[in-house]
Amino acid sequence: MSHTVGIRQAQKQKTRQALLDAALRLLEDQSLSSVGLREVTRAVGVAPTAFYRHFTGMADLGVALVEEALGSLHATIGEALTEPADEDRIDRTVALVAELVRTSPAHVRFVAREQHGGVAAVRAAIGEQLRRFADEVAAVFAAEPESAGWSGDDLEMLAGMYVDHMVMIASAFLEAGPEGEERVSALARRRLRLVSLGRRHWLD
Amino acid sequence: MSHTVGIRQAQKQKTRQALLDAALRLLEDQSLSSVGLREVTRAVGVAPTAFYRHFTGMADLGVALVEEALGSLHATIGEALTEPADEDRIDRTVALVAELVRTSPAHVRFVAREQHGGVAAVRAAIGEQLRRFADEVAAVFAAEPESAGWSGDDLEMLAGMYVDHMVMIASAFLEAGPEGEERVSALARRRLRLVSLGRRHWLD
DNA sequence: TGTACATCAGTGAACGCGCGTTCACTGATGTAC
DNA sequence: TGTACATCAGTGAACGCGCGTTCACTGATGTAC
Repeated sequence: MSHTVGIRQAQKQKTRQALLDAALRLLEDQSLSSVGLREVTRAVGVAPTAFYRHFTGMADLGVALVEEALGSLHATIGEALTEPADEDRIDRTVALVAELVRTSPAHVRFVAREQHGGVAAVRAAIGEQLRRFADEVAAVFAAEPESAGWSGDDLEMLAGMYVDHMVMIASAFLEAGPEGEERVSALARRRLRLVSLGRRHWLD
Repeated sequence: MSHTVGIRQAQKQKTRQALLDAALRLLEDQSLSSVGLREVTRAVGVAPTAFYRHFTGMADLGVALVEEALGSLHATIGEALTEPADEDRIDRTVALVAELVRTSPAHVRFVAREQHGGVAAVRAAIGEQLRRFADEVAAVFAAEPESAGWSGDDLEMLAGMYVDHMVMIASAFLEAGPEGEERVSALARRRLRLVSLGRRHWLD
């Protein structure tokens, strides 16, 4: 048999993922600080002590969930913003958020809930990811002709507004549920259009 | 002696307020779902069972805290928006939020944290208060000449943006601490200016 | 290929602890006469 | 004003329970020769 890079390692990875998945499910209607380590291991079907082979505690698992929820999103966002800044881009952006919420509601809920939640390490991890998003959005905006004459500070401000709105919109999609999706989409598009208008006249 | 409206009732009210105050302090670095009833009574110095004379449980206390944090704010907001919609009003609005955070940081933190927190009843209570704020802001906007030709939906959208931004700004003040106050104020003013610009050109 | 030893993911018993809730109670306050 | 009874905010003991963490362990996987 060839060097399979470790049956042991593969099994460990599988258990770790099972813990993350179980925790995420429990987090749908509780906050991180009230989900217990034993609750998670029970849901997976391993002994409580097995938890410590993977995480130092629930806060540590929470930070791993932040990476899982937001880590892979940088590429997606970059793509969405390559289009020129017009009505189509607004529609595509809102549609992208809607799809993200449809695909990974639990991840989105987790981020929305813990962004201001009771676990400092997780708050910090989310804050850092959102700051990275804002930087990336600012970089895209900076390259656009509409941004001629804009200061770096103003671009950051605009990018920050976009990111904050994305989070709020995602959270609104969650609250509204499937039947409210079109209503939230329409509202979100109008909000982005208003910001877009403000951008166009910023230097007037 | 005259009819003092009840020594008993006054004492009960005092204990109830002590429970609310103690809970609010504990909530500065925990979320509601992880603060225990015994923790609160211990902080106040009463027996755990006394808690039930005032609240059915921590969720109930949480709802009372929402009322305490946001209930008295409707008047304040109404006043702030009576000025004409210009640069001064933006400055005054931001200053008002800054002052609120300076005066009642714990209340603000509680609302920011539990707005998407793990306790459904509290989330609902906060959502309802914020919706009321949005309605009030929309009513003020509707009366302004700048809103001529605006649909009710668009006014709601604009009012919603204002309210959501106020919450975000309040949360940013909290994160930034006293030394970051001026930086957050400046950012908040620019954000509101951008929205204001968008409003002015909405019907172009 | 076979053997002997090392590693380490997951086990299971045990611990002390604080939790929410119940219950019958106490004694100060309130009320009726 | 005084007395007798009712109310009810707060008490304190007791309960069963699940928690996080420790520890020595087991046995499959990995490695050296």
